[in-house]
Amino acid sequence: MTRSMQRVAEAVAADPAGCAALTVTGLAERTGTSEATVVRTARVLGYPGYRDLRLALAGLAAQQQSGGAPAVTADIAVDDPLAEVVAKLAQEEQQCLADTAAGLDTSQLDAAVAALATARRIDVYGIGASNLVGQDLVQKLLRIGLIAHAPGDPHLAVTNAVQLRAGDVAIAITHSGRTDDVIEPLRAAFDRGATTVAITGRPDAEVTQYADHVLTTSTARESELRPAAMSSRTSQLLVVDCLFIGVAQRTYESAAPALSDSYQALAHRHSPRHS
Amino acid sequence: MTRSMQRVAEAVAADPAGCAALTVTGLAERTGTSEATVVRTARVLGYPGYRDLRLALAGLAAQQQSGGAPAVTADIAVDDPLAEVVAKLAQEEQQCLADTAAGLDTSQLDAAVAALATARRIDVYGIGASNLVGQDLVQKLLRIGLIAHAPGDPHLAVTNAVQLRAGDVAIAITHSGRTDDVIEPLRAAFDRGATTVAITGRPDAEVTQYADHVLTTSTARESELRPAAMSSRTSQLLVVDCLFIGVAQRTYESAAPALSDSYQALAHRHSPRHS
DNA sequence: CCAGGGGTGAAAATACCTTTCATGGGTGAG
DNA sequence: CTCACCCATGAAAGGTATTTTCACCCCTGG
Repeated sequence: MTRSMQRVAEAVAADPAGCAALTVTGLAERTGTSEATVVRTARVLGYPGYRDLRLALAGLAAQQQSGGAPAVTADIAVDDPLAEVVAKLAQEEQQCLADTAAGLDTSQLDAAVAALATARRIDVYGIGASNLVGQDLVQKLLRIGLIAHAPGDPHLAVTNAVQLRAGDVAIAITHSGRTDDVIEPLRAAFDRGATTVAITGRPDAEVTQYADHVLTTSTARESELRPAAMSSRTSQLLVVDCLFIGVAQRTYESAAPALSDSYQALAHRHSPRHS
Repeated sequence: MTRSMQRVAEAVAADPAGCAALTVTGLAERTGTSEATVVRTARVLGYPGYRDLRLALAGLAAQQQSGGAPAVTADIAVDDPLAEVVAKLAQEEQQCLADTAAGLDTSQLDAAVAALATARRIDVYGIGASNLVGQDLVQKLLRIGLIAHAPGDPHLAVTNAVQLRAGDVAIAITHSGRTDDVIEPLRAAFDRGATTVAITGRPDAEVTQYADHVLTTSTARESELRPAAMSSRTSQLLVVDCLFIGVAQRTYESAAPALSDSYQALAHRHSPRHS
């Protein structure tokens, strides 16, 4: 991507609707470049030519006009009425899911799933909100007959980790990628030959040094009232769900009966239907 | 509108997306007419020319693809490739969020928020995956200086519940609305005069008998590989987030400094930035 | 300071869209 | 029944948007 191509790309990103109304020549003028550059940019962006980029742009414009605020949702303010809070939150989380899905490396995911499906034992490390995500994963894995733990205590995590060896899997969940309490156990597992997976919003952070496979969660901007934990949690849960379903697919023969068994086991914990 | 113009108009109406991909010549051929007729049709439809009709068509196509396909996402199959699993999952969870936001009763939410903001003590009851949601809420409420607990053990929950009285709040989270282990503590709290809230997918289920305020989560269809727990969890988390933000708004004076305090407290638990 | 490579835009070439115009079929009056 | 007129229609010309080509020049590294 060269400098002038970036200018074009920026202009397009900044105002898709406006650019959709422009011809090559118009867009070239607006960005202070030439028609050739505009066409080249369209190519780089994955379209056969400007014509198609323009069509895509028109689509995008229509979409976000109908969805309205979606992509550009304003931050949640202190004096927003609750109805607006609900709408904005739902909107932001939806965006977060879309971003995560788009940014997830399927080959990494595939590798992680393969390791999980045949693991002797699975450890999931996470602190705070990330620990809840880990527990969610563990609950699901247990239901399909795998052996998994999500120690909430950092000391327990490390003592667990040193029991792992080749054939086991350790998963670290940390948004920042710099949570020592999570990195330490992952490193211990890594050093002992276990397959390690990192679920983080920062694929370049320290935690990935000890991870065989890195799954990237989306890093949505946070606002004062909406701590980062919210969007990172949403993102992490999606990744975790993907892992689970991937494993369930791979081990379908054993997973399916295990799942229905666990349903039945829970049945009598519910009161009979009233109405 | 002449006969051959009608043919063109019909073709466009029948398959906007397909026609958007066609040039004048292509559309003329497909409809067995001439380019001139296509252009004339575009004029009649209110566009300056075919080019503009085509752009509008692209927009329309994108719009109904985004609004349309979502609702009819196919179930995740055992042999879906991972990339497709990711896409479908993200899609379904997005849909789930949208449904929940649309179905949430703001007045009930507002009442629940009001109760929480002034509560002496808050208890959140949930079992299994719902307990994790409860813990998520508790973690957040603690961060803004409220006193909250999410006992994971049903016995603990009941013994906690009998301590509550007027001015306290109890929240029950159960998708089915029929989980005895959750209903029991809520009932105990209800009987002792605490304000009770139910977060459930079944607003007519037993749990709501003991709830002053009912928050409804969406009940997405589940598939074999995708247990109900997934979508109910997504839905519950959105409701819980809304509660939290609502409370944070109401108690902004005290919530804001409490939030920043908790950030600072965590800062030294992270390793310094490397790169 | 020079040589090489690549980014860049002017201009030619092409594809697409628009307009014009001749044709033919249909319709109503004679 | 026939004729004349009108208008729908498509072929082809004309014009505009897009694509390609190519030479220039800037920037980088030696």
